[in-house]
Amino acid sequence: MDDRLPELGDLEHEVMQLVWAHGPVTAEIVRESLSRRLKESTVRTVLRRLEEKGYANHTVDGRTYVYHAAEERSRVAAKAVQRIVDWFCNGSIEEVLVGMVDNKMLDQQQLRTLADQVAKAKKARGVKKE
Amino acid sequence: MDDRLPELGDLEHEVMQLVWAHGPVTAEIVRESLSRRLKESTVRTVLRRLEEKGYANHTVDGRTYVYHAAEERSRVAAKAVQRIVDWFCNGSIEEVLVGMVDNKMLDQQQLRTLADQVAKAKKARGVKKE
DNA sequence: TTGTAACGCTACAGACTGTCGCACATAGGG
DNA sequence: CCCTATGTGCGACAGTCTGTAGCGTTACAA
Repeated sequence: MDDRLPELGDLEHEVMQLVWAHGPVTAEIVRESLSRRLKESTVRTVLRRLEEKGYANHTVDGRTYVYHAAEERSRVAAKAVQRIVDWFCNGSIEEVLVGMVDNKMLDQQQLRTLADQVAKAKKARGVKKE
Repeated sequence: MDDRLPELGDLEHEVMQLVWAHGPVTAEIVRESLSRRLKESTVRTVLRRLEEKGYANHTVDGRTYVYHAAEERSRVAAKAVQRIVDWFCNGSIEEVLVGMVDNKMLDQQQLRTLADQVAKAKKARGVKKE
């Protein structure tokens, strides 16, 4: 549940972004969508490593592998943030957020709006989700 | 101002935690405070790399180097979070925070309390800081 | 001047990442 | 039933980062 996802390299990250944005993909689709021109085997290696690292799964369609994101992007991001928090601030999310406000990455209004938004979303999806 | 601090390895991180918690330190102090028993040269190498990476500075006292944190811990944490945000969510902090709420790392009340707290702190230190 | 305590420099092995070449399997066409 | 094309995994190799340390250098004290 709280498995530590290993970090991603630049290319790995780029590929995951594709998977998240585009939905289930094949090695060929990834290859075509990437900025750089890479060999098929390169793409496949990355996809395989992504799966080993727990970021993706694959299903088989005929003889083609279709890769799916194993976890939602926001969930992965949240875990990454959690790691930062644990690492730097003994788990105090507040300290980090205060730091973000100090750094003007986030202002109080944003925070408040966010809180409302979250509360609303929670109520909307309600108990069904949990 | 928004320089990208390179990532830290485990030992490097441990040393930085020490610097942040303990205040200015010498290689010897770090060595004594660490869990593992390392050679002086190892500690010095780490300290030097920390400085190269922009996490620390040093001043000279007699012939001894005294290392200081170059940036506050919360600031570094905030930058790290910012990086995560940029990487995963196109800069949408909201998306990440919502993810954290979904993951129960943070609840609405915490968010709201935080917003108040931040507003108060801001007012307290007021315009003086900025 | 010689020993001691700091320091930086260089090195080296192990892990991780980007990038492939290649051998293997299998679905269809002849 | 065999051959080719396509899709797959595996192994490899170089470059980089990190932990760990040996060694040569320099400055101050006796």
